Amino acid sequence: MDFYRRLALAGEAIPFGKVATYGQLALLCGRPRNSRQVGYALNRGMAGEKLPAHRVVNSQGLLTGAPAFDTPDMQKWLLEGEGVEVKDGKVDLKKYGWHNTMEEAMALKECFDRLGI
DNA sequence: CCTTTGACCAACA
DNA sequence: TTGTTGGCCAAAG
Repeated sequence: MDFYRRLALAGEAIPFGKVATYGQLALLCGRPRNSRQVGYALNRGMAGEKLPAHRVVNSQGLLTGAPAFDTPDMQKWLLEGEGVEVKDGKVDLKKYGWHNTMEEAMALKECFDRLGI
């Protein structure tokens, strides 16, 4: 099982205009307790270049990774550019949170199985 | 082998 | 509703 390879795939599945949480991604990768490693991976670009890191926030909707971008408000701009409103450095997860459907979860699992990871 | 360090999180006061 | 606390776990030193 390769956590980081899975993370790359799961991350690419985050829809435009939506955000996912670190814990949620860890869960999709089959490692519910590895939320910290998700942040770690994003910080080092270990999860592939295609992963939209700006769509990842913490469980309270806070843009905790913002300082790691080229400029501190880059993440905010990118999100607003997708129609996601950012208030006080936070997003409303009820509105913009990625509620992954069973189909999406299954598609991911299938993807993992197919790649043997 | 330790020990320290995080883009975390749920529970609790 | 905001702080704090203890738990988490892979990397790096």
